[in-house]
Amino acid sequence: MKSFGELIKKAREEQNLILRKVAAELDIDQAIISKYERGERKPTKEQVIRFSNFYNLNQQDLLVAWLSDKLVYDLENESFAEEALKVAEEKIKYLKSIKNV
Amino acid sequence: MKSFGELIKKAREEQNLILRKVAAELDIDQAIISKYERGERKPTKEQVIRFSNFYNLNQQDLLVAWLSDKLVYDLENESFAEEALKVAEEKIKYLKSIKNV
DNA sequence: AATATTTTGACTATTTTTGTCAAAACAAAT
DNA sequence: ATTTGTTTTGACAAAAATAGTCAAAATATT
Repeated sequence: MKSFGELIKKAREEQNLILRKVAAELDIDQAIISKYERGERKPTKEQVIRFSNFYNLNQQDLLVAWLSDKLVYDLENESFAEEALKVAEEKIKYLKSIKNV
Repeated sequence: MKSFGELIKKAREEQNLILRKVAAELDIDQAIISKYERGERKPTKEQVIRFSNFYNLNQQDLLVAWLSDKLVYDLENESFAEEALKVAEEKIKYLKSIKNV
């Protein structure tokens, strides 16, 4: 249950790569990648996919980490965050069900 | 498990109010309120609170409806939406637990 | 048909997010 | 302890997303 940033930082360190290199390869400013790793900024979906390819990480796992980070961010410190998540889950299920009719 | 829009539309109709009136009272353009009711646009948190006060709706219920709508919107049609929701829930729980140390 | 209400859509304004860059901070090595 | 390499910070600009305004079109009511 790691954040997107932790996952890409770990991958980079395991592969002994420096930010400058990764930045050049992915054509993303190294300052921004540093911010992604520390969760200070959130990448686009397209960038997440590029990271998963570059580091050879499972794409869906990385997307789930990224998307759940985004949800958590949306929920901020709302006291009713968990209730909103549950309701969202029901709504999603409902939308799916009417989609497959 | 209604959407924010459905809730405020229902409240307005039950109280026999027309958009123009509500718009004047809340100082929000009636076109926008119409869009809120149909889910075409999403209000700010502050506006949600104003609606709950104006229509005498339970504030937290309305906020949960609004926030869960926002989550659903973020998840769009992702096939892994439900997994992301579950992971987000775990992350929220974790964040809460370290907060209360 | 006339009047009242809601919805649509084009346009502008505002806010939020994203990218760029240089320098500061930090770490490692000589 | 200075030089060299790497990461982080922060100010700024660019771009994108969101929000508000307004008038007219569409719809509903009388």
